[in-house]
Amino acid sequence: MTSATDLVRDEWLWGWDPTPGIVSVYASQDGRASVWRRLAETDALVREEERFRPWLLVAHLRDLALLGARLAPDDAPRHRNDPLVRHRELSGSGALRHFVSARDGRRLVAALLDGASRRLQTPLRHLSQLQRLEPGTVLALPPEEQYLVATGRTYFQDLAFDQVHRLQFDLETTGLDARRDRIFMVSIRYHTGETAVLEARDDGDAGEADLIRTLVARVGDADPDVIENHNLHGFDLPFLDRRARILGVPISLGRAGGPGLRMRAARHGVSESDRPDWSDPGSRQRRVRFVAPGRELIDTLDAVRRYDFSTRELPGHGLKAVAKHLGIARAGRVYIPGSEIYTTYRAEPDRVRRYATDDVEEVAALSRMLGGAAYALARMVPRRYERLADAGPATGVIDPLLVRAYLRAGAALPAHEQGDGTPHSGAALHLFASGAAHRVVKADVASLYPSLMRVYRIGPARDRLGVLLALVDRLVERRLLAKANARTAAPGSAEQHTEEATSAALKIVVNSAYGYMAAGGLTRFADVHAANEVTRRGREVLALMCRELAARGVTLIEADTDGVYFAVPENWTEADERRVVGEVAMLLPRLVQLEFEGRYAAMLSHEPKNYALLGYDGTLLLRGVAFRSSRAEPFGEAFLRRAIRRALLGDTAGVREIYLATIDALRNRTLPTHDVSSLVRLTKSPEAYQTARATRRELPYEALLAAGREQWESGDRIRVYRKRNGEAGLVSGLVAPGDDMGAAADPRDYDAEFYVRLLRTTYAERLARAFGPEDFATLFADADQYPLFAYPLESIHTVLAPTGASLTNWDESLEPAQGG
DNA sequence: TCAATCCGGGG
DNA sequence: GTGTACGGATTGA
Repeated sequence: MTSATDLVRDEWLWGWDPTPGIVSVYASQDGRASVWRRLAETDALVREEERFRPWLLVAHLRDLALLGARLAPDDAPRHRNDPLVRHRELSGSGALRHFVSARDGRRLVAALLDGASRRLQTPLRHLSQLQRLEPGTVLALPPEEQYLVATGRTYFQDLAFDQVHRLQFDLETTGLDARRDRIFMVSIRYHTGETAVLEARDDGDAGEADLIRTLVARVGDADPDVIENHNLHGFDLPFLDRRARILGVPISLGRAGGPGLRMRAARHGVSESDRPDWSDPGSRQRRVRFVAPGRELIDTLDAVRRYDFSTRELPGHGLKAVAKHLGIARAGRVYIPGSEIYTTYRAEPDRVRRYATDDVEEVAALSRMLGGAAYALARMVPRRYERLADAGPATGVIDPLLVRAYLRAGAALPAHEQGDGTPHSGAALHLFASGAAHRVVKADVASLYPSLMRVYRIGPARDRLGVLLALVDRLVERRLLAKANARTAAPGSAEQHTEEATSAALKIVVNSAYGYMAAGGLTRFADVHAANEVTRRGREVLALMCRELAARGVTLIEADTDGVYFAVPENWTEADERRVVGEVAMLLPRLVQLEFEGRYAAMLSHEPKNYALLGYDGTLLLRGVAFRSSRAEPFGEAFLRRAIRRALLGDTAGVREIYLATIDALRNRTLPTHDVSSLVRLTKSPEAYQTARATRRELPYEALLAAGREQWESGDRIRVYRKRNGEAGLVSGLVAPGDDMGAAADPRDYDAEFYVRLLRTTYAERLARAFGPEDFATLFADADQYPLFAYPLESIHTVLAPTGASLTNWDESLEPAQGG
């Protein structure tokens, strides 16, 4: 049965106006809003011009009192002369308790600033000045958000992701510097799936200007709802804007507003142009993103970051790497290193045309796969779709939901408040044992913090309507529904993508509810006490899990926040492992679900958050800074992987064999130079290094100079090594990222003894915890220093040593809860 | 060696 | 008018 309370809570999550198909909103302070809707049945686009009453929340009315009779209560009888400003007092104790509105928001703000200027006896021309002088006394949203909050509308209702018209375009340029380099090609992909390649007819101003004009015309003709690209806001739009300004080409990518690209302040934006900000001289460069009224500008890089935030599986965030990883790269996809694109174009234009087309097609596929998260959020949150695409979950998603809910309830909102100085306490991290463990199990609690908030009803003290907890409850339920829907939807269908994306988006929001409370004075309802109560309960639960697992005969290894690694006795089966996890799960509070996350043949526990896991299928997983570094010499990394595997398999003789073989390979120079080299990124230009060289010499640059290479760019990556004579060596010149050159002319003149020492001191050292000190010394003794009295290697076994961390000296205790 | 700081991406 | 990541690599003391 659906109660009235349930309906209210649904409004908190979804808004209350069912208007379908909104694909873009553009509003201005004068109270006019343009709403573009895509009709699902006919695919037609309609534009509706609306009027709304711009509004503000203020802490007091004294600055508006000067208006006299032109300030009137909302419920005052209407006369022919509408008062300039209407006001309504909101209920409750929040500081922002006066809702004020006017036909024209500019006059509302002007009246407020006029009053404040007189009261403070200082001229104020902008709301931000008042907000700086008196923080927390005014809440002013961008016009579109005022409109969406007031109407209860949201984007994309009853419209599937694939019904939105999306266009992708990608610039190919002669370089990365828009002051100097040019656009020579643009690839476009239309909503229909058709693609086009536009090219400059010559390499002068006229050709480039024409190319820009053609791009703008094509966008206007196709009239998409959404424009997409990878790093659109970080590269393509700023580059396009700059080139158009330099060439004097007026451009507009929107459906409304005048010529030129508009900007908005944005944290993840690019620094505004290099000219000084004359409107506010003392300020540092603000960061901006471009806006095209009537269209949503979506950067797939944002979607990738959001996705990787929860999965943490992407090798990088570049388009090519992500497309490959997600399996959407075309077979035979053309790859050209960025710095070679223009030169390749001069020699093989067709290859670059194909490359640019591959780019837009990958962006379209990527957006379809990952873009649904922001799309799903836009159906709930009263903000523009493009704002939700790059919004942080706390202030970007949760806060607007809270603001809308409070206003809907007619309740006053609290202002941001600094904490009372109570420090924030974090999660528990314990290393119980280090060394080599066998039969290892990982158990963890899914979404621990939101679950604790729900179980113990921990919400911000100032959230007297209980909106945050209600939202978390609703979002968790909605997420479970989305997951179920995704399972039953046709594989690959738009519905499945959308449901999966919804689930992913909701997970992010749910998990950030805790972060919202813990965010100091940065969020409106921040509550460090509530946040600390969540982490305290979390530490309790972790302690309980550890104690109860240990009581069932396992050996604890490491516990971190919401999960624990432990080893089980030799005779246990997987069923036994699952049984103890299940038993302990029953002891935890309702909604706190302990899950069997994985099982491993063995684990090398090195330091907290630094370990190696050997799967039953033979895969070796290395975690933590001690085990992975991009600068690590390939021979050392290879040694480490092989030696850890042998050690975890109990093959001690094999460990020594690998060690000795590696030393031999170094001394006999059977290892290519590449394997002893280190990959470094250059940060100094040739000029900068020449000036710094007098005071301090650096190996990478010396390697370049010694190799006769005088030209390089900051950001280039090279492989360097140490030569026999102590000089710096360079491996096969400049290396593009992710690209290891083959062994062309390999002199193999590296300092073998230096690398033998490195093997012992930095690489073998990572295995020290797995053996007793004497055994370790024996195992990694040099061949000629091998002790005569040495015992057989077969008698050396790996060890797992307790670190001394124990459950009894934990300051928290929790009795097992009843039921599960 | 450790702790602040920067970076991620685009041609 | 923004938005509080995070883990690795680099830089500075």
